[in-house]
Amino acid sequence: MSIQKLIDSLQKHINLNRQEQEMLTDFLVLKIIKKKQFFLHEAQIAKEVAFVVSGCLRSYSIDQNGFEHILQFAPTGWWITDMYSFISQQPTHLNIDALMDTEVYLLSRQNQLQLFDKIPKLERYFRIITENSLVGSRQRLIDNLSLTASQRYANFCTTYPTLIHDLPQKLVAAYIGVTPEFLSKLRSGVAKSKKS
Amino acid sequence: MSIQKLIDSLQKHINLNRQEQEMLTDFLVLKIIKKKQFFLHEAQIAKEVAFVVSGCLRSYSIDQNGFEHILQFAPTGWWITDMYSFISQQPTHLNIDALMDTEVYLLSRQNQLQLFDKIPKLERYFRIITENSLVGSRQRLIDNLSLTASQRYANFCTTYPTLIHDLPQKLVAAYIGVTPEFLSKLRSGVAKSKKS
DNA sequence: CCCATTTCTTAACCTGGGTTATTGTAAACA
DNA sequence: TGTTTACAATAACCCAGGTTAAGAAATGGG
Repeated sequence: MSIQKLIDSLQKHINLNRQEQEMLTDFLVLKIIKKKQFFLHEAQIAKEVAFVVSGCLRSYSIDQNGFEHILQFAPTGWWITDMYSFISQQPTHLNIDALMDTEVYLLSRQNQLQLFDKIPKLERYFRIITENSLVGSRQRLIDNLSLTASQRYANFCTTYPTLIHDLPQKLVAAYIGVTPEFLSKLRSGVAKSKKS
Repeated sequence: MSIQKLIDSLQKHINLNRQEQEMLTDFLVLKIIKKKQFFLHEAQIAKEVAFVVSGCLRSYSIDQNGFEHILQFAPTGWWITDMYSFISQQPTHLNIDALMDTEVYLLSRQNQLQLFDKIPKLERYFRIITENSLVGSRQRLIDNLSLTASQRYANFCTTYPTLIHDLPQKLVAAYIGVTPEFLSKLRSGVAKSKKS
């Protein structure tokens, strides 16, 4: 069953007995998001956080010139939402959509907070997950401030060796923070590599 | 007493009784970090997280060209550490030092984890604090990807109206991600403002 | 299987912000 | 009180990466 993927993720950090697992399951909703459909759209409120069982989601913002900036890819085993909107229940400025048909478990903020009271170990799990996300987000900031585009591209290739193959280049460009044209230039080796 | 600043911060999110407050206090160490002294230095391990009672700390990384990039300012009421090193107990790549004489409470990771078991409400507090940090970090990433230097400077002025006055410009530059020379150009209005 | 749409590449040109250098100014400290 | 050290301003020049445009290649949906 697909719930096993989620249980596996939990067991990496905490131990739930059968009963607790079942209680958790009661608070989740399984949903299919088809390719190009939105899980969350600008100005909506992020009522839920999603755990990806299969497929892949991405979150991105659109700037005032219409350019997309990808914040996160969420392949199998990842959680995704707009944390700002999720915790404040204010309208989001982000979009989250599916890069391919994707199966997710949805957990509403309400249910999450209830679960934290009923099963404190789950609060621990999310505390740990959030700590890890913060580390990732900070590191990405550092990379954007410190590295050249070609270094960021090299990073991406080693960090997401899977994604790099079955992802259109324009999405890679929107993640590392360059135009598709410039990424193309980088890949063709025209741009001097600055000792990568 | 200076511990009151910390208690105030806690009470915004959780309720601790007298006994719990005292237990917490037993796990904290009060320390003074004098101006320009380090709380954390590259290659050390972040054994503790610091709560700033008075003064101001800053965390920054140094890139391969020797440029400093400031990740966070921590004035009164803020927590600061390198989360990566703190949770993994691996050597940090960051530096954290004092911009002025600063008084902090230190909480070691060991003590923190023990407190989480003894007072689950504290795990809740840090879960919330970490969620908020993640929101801030993500927003800063978006700003760096979407905004021009002059827009980021304007943002900084409205977000940290206090800091902007008593902070040398070179530190502001190292935060918004430009050279001090260019920030100077921005401030003198020479650079076209791109309707910001 | 074909046509429409999206994605990728290339190339000429442009610009936001960096680099280097100089000069002025203001704290810190002896 | 002078002097050393750090900070800020300005200016001339430079370059990583963006912009525009146009054709080639891949994709996909009917």
